[in-house]
Amino acid sequence: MAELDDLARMRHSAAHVMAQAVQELYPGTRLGIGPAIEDGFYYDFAFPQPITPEDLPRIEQRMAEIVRARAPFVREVLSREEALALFGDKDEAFKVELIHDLPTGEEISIYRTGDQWLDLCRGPHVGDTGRVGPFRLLTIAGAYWRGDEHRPMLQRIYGTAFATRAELETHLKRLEEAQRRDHRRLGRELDLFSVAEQVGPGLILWHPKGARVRTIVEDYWRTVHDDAGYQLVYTPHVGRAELWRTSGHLDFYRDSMYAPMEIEGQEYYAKPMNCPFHIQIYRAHLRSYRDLPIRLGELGTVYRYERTGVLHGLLRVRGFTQDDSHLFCRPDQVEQEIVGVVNLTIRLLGAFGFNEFDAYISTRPEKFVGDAAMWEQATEVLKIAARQAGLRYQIEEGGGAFYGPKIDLKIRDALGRAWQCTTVQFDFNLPERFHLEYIGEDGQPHRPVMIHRALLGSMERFFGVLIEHYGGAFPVWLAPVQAVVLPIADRHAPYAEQVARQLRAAGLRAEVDARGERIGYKIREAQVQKVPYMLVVGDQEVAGGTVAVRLRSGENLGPRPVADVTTMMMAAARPMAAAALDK
RNA sequence: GCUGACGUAGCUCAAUGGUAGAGCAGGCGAUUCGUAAUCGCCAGGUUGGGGGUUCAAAUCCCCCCGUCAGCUCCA
Repeated sequence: MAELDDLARMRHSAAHVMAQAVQELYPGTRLGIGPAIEDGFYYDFAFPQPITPEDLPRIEQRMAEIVRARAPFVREVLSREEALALFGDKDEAFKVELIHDLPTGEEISIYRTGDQWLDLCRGPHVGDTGRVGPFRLLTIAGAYWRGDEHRPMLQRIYGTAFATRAELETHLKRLEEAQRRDHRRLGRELDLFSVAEQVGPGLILWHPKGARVRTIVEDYWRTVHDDAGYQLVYTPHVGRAELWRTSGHLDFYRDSMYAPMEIEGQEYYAKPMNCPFHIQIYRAHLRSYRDLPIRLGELGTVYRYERTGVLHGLLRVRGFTQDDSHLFCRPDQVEQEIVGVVNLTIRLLGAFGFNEFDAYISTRPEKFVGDAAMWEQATEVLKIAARQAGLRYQIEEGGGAFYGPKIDLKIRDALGRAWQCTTVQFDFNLPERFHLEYIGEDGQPHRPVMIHRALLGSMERFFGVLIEHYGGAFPVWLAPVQAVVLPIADRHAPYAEQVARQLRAAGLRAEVDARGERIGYKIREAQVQKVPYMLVVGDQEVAGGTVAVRLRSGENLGPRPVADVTTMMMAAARPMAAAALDK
């Protein structure tokens, strides 16, 4: 832990060095704030003239000079008046605002770097600029002053710094690797999906290979949900205004909804959520306490307006399919249901190779519906469920939606990056609004508890995460093409077809590349497409009834009987076995 | 939405006010080949869209659309 603090301190000092370099190079630049962050640091500036990425090398160079100068960081405590005068004279309006907002009694300190530069700062810092480790400036981006979109936009420079050159290099390599795995790039290269300008931003076109993977994911999802006692349903994509008025979406969610369409004088809205429809299914019958819990599940496609600037490949889109479910249960069933959902999540995500999770429990916000005791109890249940599943969790105080507390799971991918997919939320609002009831043992109507949950989150986002997690090299059970049979010469094509037929008969996805190209060319293509098995057939294989097996790892297993290869592939194509066998 | 950068062939990129070009991919032909790119030919563009400046615009200016890095917001 001490090491981490040291690193953060050094990065914060690096931010100061950068700010000094910037102010020396671009006089008149005003300072925002400049903290250390997870992998480095940033500083926000108001430049007289906007700078561009071409300016970064210059700034880096000047930073290097400052580092070489080994100027000591010297702390100095000022009175509020002195501080205001000092930064007022320097025309540092943002700093002045910060000083004004410092609580009374808080010590106000500045740090001087040598005798040429100073900044308002709580510290701490390294001893002198020479202790700032190897750094690199990465990107420039806009950032609102104090994160408020109504305040001025500053230019933020992101940088990274490490204790050693080797660690810096490793980190830069990791950034490159992340670029190589970018699902938008792989989506194009592997022909998985696209977004067409003519269709519209944030609207995904699933190409045959992407759709293949999605179908496998969905089929598996259905199997697991059948098994877990869910009843799967289908509901429409639009619903009348009255539905959304009752649900409260028109009051609370309108900004995320598309404009209504008018049909026969009635307004209809594209659905941003599936819940009101599932509720209607619940309401289609009078429900007995004996019927509960009722778990309605759907791969439900929703449309939400998202500001253009937030759209990002598959990870943030405007039309997406949630693996949505709503659980209606009695208060005494809540705990087992939540525990069941968390366990189901871990089982489902585990099958796709995700075994590391961070859980976040969001508690009651200032504005809420229902009574506080109910919130308290529900939040407690979430904690119990997290604990029994062995999940470490953090509490997000006041982070819940107005209608109920929730637990979100972030999965860690192969590069250690966290992605939010799973969300499990209590809903104390909709059962009230729709007057949901069940008849209890006492013959009286009671209000059921409703739990909203999406485990993969959305098919789009989950697919994006899958692509990046595996770098496009899907485990055998998910690979759109599991094997490609490669005839050496035209005369081997009929045999190749025969092999492919055998594999397909065993339920495997096999293709033949019978083009008049050399074997090296076809291997390369299959390799680039990350096909798990390349089965080469030439004179020897035809004669022996074998195929020469090459794995995408580059490993050459040599000739094997077709039946053996089929068995081997079938074993590797089982969901649970996937992660272990496919290396 | 905001700030900045960007938009040229399916993809990756040239062409800095003077005739839009290459590699890969695609089509055709030749080659029949043993584990990551065989050779040749052909085709491919209203330079994101619209307007303006100019004798002349991919290039300069304005508006719109889209993409990227972030901010804000989220599955």
